[in-house]
Amino acid sequence: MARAAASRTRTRIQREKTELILSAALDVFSTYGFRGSTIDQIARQAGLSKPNLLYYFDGKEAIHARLLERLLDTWLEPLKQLDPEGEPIDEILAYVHRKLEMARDFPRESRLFANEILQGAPRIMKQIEGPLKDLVDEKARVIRGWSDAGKIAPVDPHHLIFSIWATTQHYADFDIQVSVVLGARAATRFEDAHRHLSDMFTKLLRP
Amino acid sequence: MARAAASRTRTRIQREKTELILSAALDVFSTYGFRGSTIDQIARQAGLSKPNLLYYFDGKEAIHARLLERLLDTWLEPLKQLDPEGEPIDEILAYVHRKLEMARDFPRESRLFANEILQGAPRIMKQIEGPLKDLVDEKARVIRGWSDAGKIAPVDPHHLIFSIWATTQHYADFDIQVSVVLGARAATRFEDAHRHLSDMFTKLLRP
Amino acid sequence: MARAAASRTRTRIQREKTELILSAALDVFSTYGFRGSTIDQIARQAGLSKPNLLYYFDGKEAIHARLLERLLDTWLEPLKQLDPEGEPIDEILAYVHRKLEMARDFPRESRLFANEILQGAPRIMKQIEGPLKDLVDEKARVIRGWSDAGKIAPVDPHHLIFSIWATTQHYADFDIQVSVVLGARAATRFEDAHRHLSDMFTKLLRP
Amino acid sequence: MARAAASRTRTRIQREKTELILSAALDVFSTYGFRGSTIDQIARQAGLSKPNLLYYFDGKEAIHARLLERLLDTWLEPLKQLDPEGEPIDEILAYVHRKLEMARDFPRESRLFANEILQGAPRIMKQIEGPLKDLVDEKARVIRGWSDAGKIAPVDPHHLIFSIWATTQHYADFDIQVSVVLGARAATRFEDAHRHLSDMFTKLLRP
DNA sequence: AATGAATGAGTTTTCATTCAT
DNA sequence: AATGAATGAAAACTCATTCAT
Repeated sequence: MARAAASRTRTRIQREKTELILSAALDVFSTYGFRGSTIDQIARQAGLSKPNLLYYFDGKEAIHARLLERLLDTWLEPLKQLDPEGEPIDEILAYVHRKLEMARDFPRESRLFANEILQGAPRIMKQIEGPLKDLVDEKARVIRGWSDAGKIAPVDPHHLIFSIWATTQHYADFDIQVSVVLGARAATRFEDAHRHLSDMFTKLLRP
Repeated sequence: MARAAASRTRTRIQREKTELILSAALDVFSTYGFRGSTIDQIARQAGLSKPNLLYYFDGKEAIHARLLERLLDTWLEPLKQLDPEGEPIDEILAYVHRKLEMARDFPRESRLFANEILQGAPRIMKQIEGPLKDLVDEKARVIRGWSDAGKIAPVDPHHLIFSIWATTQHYADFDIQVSVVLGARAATRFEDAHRHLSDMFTKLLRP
Repeated sequence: MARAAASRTRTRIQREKTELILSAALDVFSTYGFRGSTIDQIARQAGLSKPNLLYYFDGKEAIHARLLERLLDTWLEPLKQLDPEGEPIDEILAYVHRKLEMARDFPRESRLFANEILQGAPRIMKQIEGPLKDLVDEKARVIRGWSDAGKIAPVDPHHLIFSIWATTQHYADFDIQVSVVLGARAATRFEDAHRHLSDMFTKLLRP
Repeated sequence: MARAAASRTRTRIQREKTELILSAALDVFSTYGFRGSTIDQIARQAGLSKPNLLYYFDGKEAIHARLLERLLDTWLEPLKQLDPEGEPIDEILAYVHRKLEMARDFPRESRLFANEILQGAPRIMKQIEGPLKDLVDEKARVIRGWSDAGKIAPVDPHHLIFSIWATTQHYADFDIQVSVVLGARAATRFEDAHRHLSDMFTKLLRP
């Protein structure tokens, strides 16, 4: 099964079409979930015929797998940047800021991830147990260090991280509800959210 | 086609079967989403034949609709209880507590709701725009009142509510991820979460 | 996946439809081979809709597997009847006779088997290595015993069996060619074949 | 569309590629049958791209047709050599020998032919009805002549020929079964078969 | 000559729903 | 009420063939 996508040398067209498909697939999967999405939808969204799409990918699973694979790097990047040598509260607030920016700029990725976790992470469990847990544990130790040193208030590092994830991702994952509830004020929701979350995590962490 | 569900008089058996089906459907829909679930799965889970199940409900959509319909009441109940006459910080912490209990005791309902919102709320939009928004706006005014009166620190009431929703529901919706990340500590996750969230919202709101 | 075919209690309709499908499948598979046959063809031949056919069987593979499973018993029966206590030459000639009758009465089964073996026996190898080989070895020992005792002429028992298989099955598997070549004489081909083969194996075995 | 195959002048490269493709196609068709084989398989086996393969042949049917066309000459050659002027029993035994050598040296061709006949000879019927039948009838008359002249025992010439075909081709067409059944003795199967068949046809024909 | 890209027509299978009893 | 049987519509995927270069 030598698919174009698997060959060593990639032509310009292959790279472009691959990206086109992945973007269309991200649209569709993030909205309807894996089983709720059809190859037809993705092909239509990408402006390709179904067989042509399958010329570039081995199947629905393969497209989804590729998206998740790419996702995790992007997803963990903001936490990776948390600098153990930096000023603790600034570092954590900056992390909140980066996560909120991701919710604003990459809502499809956020929803793709949320969909996968909601359904029990059938296709991403290994990465949760491996890279994700490892990174969280590492950064939790950094936060605990700060806390033990009295640089921030005592806090459970893991639950702090969950709160940051939850509050920021909420603006992507539950966007439709947020928009409806905020009504007219929805236009400024990210600035308002940023102010609110900065306030909340500052007060939580101030020693 | 006189469906049992539509007839005025319901026998005990009818009520029991209806509940059985709804519980089975909740299991399945909350795990796989609407389109990812099949009537076969639900029937098997309920221990009924497919045609028998469809004797009680008009179809897949109808079962899902009924679940969502019921859900909203349960879902809004904790917020409804927020008492304008109560002690502000206590009231809000008690609300956080109730929401966290719901995440612990009704995770399927939480995931059903999350699934629906994630997919753009196609089947629940009206209730979001109506009852839910109305209730939130009402309680936001209460909170603003407290804030204006100096009883709690200045805070954006809507974003406060979003934060409460996000942080508490996270323990139901992202349970699989929380469990993996916490590893051995997962057994006490709700107590730890409660302590953490109480601390966080207390500090946020203390005038 | 509780298929009707798998349930304990079989209704009359289930038994009838199952047989109907297997007969249609035998027609089609024996003519076009496994990969050359389509479920559409089988369904049409059986006078059923495709989904209805799949209500009784789990898929194309399952139908084919069931046919092969049944086939082997029928297939080995004539050899099983070879009686070690009988009169040697009579026994072998009677075996030739039974095999030739099978070629005449069950040509579809013969062709199904031939198709499978021709393609390397991918779905029946285990039965070849097990029951078939065991039976052949057992009967080969019987024939060798006769030969050693001088009751029949010296002969390689395995190759004798191959010759019997080949010459008799030929009238089923290569029927189209036999018919064309014999032209007008084709009507009596089984009687003629019987006379010819009886003569041949008698002369071969007479001590 | 001037296909290379159609042009008058063939370069060395063209001839080589054509042979390469036909050999690959023989591998694949003889194993999986016509409908069970794909152009992809053939192209991969030949180490060519699919469109390149189709540059040399007009399509799947065309490749198969060419193989069958060539096959018949090879196939009938051993019988053609049966010399009416030769010593009858020697001639027939030599024919058996040539057929058995073909089964040993050209098993793919044998299986390609068997596949085609099994499926009702849809693509080779004309050659069966024409050249093949003609040759068989001609040689049958020769054999009948020998028989009438008392040079060999009375025998039905057509059924004799079928027996020779069946027993020799069996070692190619049912090779997988023969190998399994013979087990350790499989190494010498062609010598053993030759001894057995020589014995059998000698005894049959000796006046 | 050769190949990357593209596609229409299948082919297997699934699924919500309906029918008949 | 309940179920075995049936089906049309769709979904995933395959494949021979063609297009463009």
